Amino acid sequence: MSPKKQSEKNAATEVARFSQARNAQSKALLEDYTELIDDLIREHGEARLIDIARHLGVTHPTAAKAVARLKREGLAVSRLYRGVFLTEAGTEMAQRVRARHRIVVDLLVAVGVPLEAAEIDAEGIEHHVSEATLTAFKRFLGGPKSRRRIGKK
Amino acid sequence: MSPKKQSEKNAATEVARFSQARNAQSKALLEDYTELIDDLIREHGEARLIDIARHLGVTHPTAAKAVARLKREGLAVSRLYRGVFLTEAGTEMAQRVRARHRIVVDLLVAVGVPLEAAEIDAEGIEHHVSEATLTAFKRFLGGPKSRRRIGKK
DNA sequence: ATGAATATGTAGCCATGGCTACAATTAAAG
DNA sequence: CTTTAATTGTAGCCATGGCTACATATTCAT
Repeated sequence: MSPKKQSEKNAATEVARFSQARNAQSKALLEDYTELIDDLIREHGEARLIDIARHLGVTHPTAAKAVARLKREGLAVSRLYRGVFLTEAGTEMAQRVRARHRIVVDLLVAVGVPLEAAEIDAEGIEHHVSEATLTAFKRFLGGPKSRRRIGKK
Repeated sequence: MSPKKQSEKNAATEVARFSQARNAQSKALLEDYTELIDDLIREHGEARLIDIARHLGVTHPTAAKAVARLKREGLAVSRLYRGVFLTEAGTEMAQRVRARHRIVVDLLVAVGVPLEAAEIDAEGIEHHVSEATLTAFKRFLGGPKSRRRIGKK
């Protein structure tokens, strides 16, 4: 992709790509938190701040700030000293994120990435996978090769 | 990937995944800048700050800060009012990044992602592609199917 | 029921990566 | 050569996402 080509066509598209990547980054944190909170509630019936922090490998004030942002954005609610809960919007996001994460890991494995690397890389990759790309991934996984989605459908 | 499974095996791996993703993010900016500077030098023989800023869609002081960081990290040098140049380390990084970017786009296209979406998503994805994953991508592209080295050469 | 341990809240610091505004320098036009 | 335009530099602000330190609240054991 030589820069000559880029400037020949549309310089705006290049800028858009970088802006898009920066934008995705800003949503990544929300996505990680909602998914984790949903996981914790499923597993333990509640999502305590300290558990959120531990799972993400950050300190509890950091998690508290992030949860505050989730609340600001209408994705979560929390009662004092009573844990964090997702709103409907938050739950919807969590489920969407979880599904996308699974598909990304599956696709990586399907093209030959070792499972361990797939799981690590997917954590960063997933936030940049658009709807169009996700659709293609699904088609690829469901199509030509054996569909090894064991517990699925 | 239920959280139960995660806690059953090793909680540290989960933390490591998130840390890894955060770490990759911090390198992304360096990678974007070195690649762009290398592109600009190839195309125009020089990389002016204003051009760097325009291509990335940021203001020039933002680009100046980033370049300062590149210099701190030994990836670039610049003479006053004379444009930015890459050190050997910077050039090496630029070439590695460019190669990886191309492979990521090619892989996305190979699994059925429309080219436009592939180019947009690759900009964010590439920074999270580990060596192991990149190797798998190369094998997948070079192996079974026809190697459709699309926009290249 | 109280004292210790745990969890949460809050304040304030740092670095990053954006920005605007303004100063200074270089390049271009006249 | 002078003036104007473009480029670069610098200062300082903001939000984010980390952190430590300390204060407060809750839970749990004794």
